[in-house]
Amino acid sequence: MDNELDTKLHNRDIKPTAMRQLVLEVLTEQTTAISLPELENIFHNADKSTLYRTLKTFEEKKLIHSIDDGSGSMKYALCQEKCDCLPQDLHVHFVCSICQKTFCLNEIPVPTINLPIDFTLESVNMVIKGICSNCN
Amino acid sequence: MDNELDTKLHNRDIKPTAMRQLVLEVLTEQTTAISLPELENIFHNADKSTLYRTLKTFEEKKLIHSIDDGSGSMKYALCQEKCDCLPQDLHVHFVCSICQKTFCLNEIPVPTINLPIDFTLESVNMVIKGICSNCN
DNA sequence: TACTATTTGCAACCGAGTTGCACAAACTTT
DNA sequence: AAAGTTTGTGCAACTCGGTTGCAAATAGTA
Ligand SMILES: [Mn+2]
Ligand SMILES: [Mn+2]
Ligand SMILES: [Zn+2]
Ligand SMILES: [Zn+2]
Repeated sequence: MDNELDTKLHNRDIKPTAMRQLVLEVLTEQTTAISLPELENIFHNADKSTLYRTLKTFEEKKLIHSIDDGSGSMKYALCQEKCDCLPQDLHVHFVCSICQKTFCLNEIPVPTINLPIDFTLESVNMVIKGICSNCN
Repeated sequence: MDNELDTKLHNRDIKPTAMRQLVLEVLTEQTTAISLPELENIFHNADKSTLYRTLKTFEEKKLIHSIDDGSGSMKYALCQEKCDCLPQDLHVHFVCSICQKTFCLNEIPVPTINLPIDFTLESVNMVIKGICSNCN
């Protein structure tokens, strides 16, 4: 339907089913990351496992990335166009202890760390907890 | 019993019950962080909720800190003597994608981040995933 | 059209974490 | 010491996010 979304799906090698278009649309509208339970609330008629597998597919194809923000439910947000989720693509996340929203700080790359000898890096999850600009 | 452990408990204002002494002993022996399910395996005769509440107490009193390493179960490790779990006390953690062990990199403080305007910081969880020295 | 691969819906399940409640143990007050 | 109070423990039940097997539906292909 919407060519914007279909192009995004196509670019990431994901077949554009109705469900996927709808989920991608919702993900696109968000300014903060969203969880599977939240998605279930939005699509109260859609099936949990379908939504679950949609997110898994999106993540595998690097259309979205997941953030373990310590809230108990994984959060998901769109990747940048050229993102491959490699260490150099990663950014810092922020979770507000008041409104509970999880922000992608896309402009803040995760800092480089000098690991101890013989430790090799694959990825980094850096989540800052605090109070966001809306709640401050 | 063991005065080392009792002193540690006393310093953190925790009454030294038998259960707590045993759990602290196990925590002290570990070189990597440990989860509640793992603790249940070690104390196969102890009750889950008692262990759970023991960890909660330890964490409240800042005898231990918790690490959400993305494995699905929270990991726990002893705090340094003078640790108050304030931002300046925090260190980086490392989880091995082969042996699944979670390491405290006590010598690596979490990097300082310049947050966007009106965002204020409370704490940071920085977990690096990769391969540890034992598995490399 | 007939066949095959992919996606979806449903139900059941898993495991980590959490809670209410009764009993036990420790600590206080008389 | 006895009685009363606070704290800790054990058990059972439960919540909830996540996950899976399987059959029906849909899409893609020959
Ligand atoms: Mn992000
Ligand atoms: Mn640590
Ligand atoms: Zn907020
Ligand atoms: Zn390892």
